[in-house]
Amino acid sequence: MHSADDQTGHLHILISRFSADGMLSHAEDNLLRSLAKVSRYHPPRRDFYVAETIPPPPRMIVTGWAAQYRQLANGQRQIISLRLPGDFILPLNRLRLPSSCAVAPLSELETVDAQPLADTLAGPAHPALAHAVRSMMHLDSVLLYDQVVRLGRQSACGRFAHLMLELHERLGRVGLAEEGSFAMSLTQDVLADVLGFSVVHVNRTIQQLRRDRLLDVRHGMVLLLQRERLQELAGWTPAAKLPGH
Amino acid sequence: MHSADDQTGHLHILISRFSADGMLSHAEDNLLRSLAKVSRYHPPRRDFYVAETIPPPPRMIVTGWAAQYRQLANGQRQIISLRLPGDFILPLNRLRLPSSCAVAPLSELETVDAQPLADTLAGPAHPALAHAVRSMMHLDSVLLYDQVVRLGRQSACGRFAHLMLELHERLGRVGLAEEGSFAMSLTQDVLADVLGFSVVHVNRTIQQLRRDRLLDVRHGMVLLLQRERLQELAGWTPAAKLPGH
DNA sequence: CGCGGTGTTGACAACAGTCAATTACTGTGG
DNA sequence: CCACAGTAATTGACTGTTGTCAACACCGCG
Repeated sequence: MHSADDQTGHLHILISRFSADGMLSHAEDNLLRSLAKVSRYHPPRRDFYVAETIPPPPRMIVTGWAAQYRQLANGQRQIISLRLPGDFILPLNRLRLPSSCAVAPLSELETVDAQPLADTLAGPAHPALAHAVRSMMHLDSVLLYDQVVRLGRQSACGRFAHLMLELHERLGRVGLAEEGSFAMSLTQDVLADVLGFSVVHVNRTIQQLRRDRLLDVRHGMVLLLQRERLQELAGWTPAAKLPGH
Repeated sequence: MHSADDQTGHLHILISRFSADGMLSHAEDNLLRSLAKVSRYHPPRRDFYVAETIPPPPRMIVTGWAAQYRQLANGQRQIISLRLPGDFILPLNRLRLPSSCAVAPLSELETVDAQPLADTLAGPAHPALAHAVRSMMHLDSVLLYDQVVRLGRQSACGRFAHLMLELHERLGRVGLAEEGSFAMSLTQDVLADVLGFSVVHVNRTIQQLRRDRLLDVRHGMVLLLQRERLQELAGWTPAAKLPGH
């Protein structure tokens, strides 16, 4: 689990996420490498609403998926955001404030301590890293806006397509997606809690998209069959095309 | 519009928002007072999706309501978050990143320049203000989580009730709500875009809550008639009771 | 008085949740 | 290799919720 291969895999995720905006100094590069050493493992859980969640200090995922979610009194649950390799989990500010949502692994999960990255925000020592961290936090809030729009204003197929396009882009950013496909091992149960559907309706939505030959989900793989039509259906705008870029 | 009364009103909002967590130093108090001077005015707009929006530099509302929203290709729109007096509008980070949503006034609006407040985050000069700003940013993201949960997992009445309880609490924090009521001058059109409903369904939902004598909306006033039952219906947790506090 | 914006209502169609049963997939032990 | 159990995916029938369309009521204002 902690072989040399894994270590370089971890580094790949970290580097790809942090050097996107510009060059890192030697010191910053070293900081990233030192992080990769302290990776950790979290076992998967089904019915994660009763499972133990990931403990408080901020971490970054290097392998596996997690979910930031809220548990409702009536037993339902809503996933606020899916966390993928290269994403932070738990807020980076050092405030002891109610986060008001929990984080749980959706698969085997490996994380590294992100506190050193959070600390770059405070001082001037690592400007490029600090900038990257800030821009990742910003991207996170934009993803939340997308989630609100999906839940509030999109049709079932549009919602699903939009989520798949988002995951494809996010995974692609860290080298975990092919041209028109990516690996996704979420149960329809979990997808329902992301999209605000019932399990049955998730299934029906997938059938629909399958019939229309727009995308397919099988064997833990998502195939985006007709990118153009999917984007149109979902009202999708690639992050690179957002105003301001 | 810029009388002495307005100035003290502005100060009241600012002080109530920033001194909640602790005492401000003399210098910090002065910084707030200097802000109150540069207030500004934005005219209201209906059909705000085509109206001009508030320009880039970060500001804080001292009077009136605004909406942070996304305009969809098919003409629909989704309000991500309602911005009330004491709230920031536009992100505080100095990054030139795509915000991917616009902000428009929902009423007459007065704002002050929030750049000096954003700048407290960078240096150690105003620790109490910086802490207050950070905690406000954190609160904003928690409100976004609430919005996601509302849209994803709550019934029509629950959604509406939850939003009203949230607005009551947020307005109360800056002294703009009574014991069981507050002033709200949103059209059902706007409420629909917040809640992800059609206008007609917003109306039906209000009728329902009215029939059940849980709350009433009339003459620009929201009356929370039965706090307990509303909270139960909405699965509402007051911010003070969130885990971590 | 007419007008535009807003709130309200009813009829209908489309969408989505629930329940219950069936099928497919996976890993385990014999 | 098969049987088995447990999980996940799928389907149909039914019900309840929500959107759409269209009409009407109400109000403030010129």
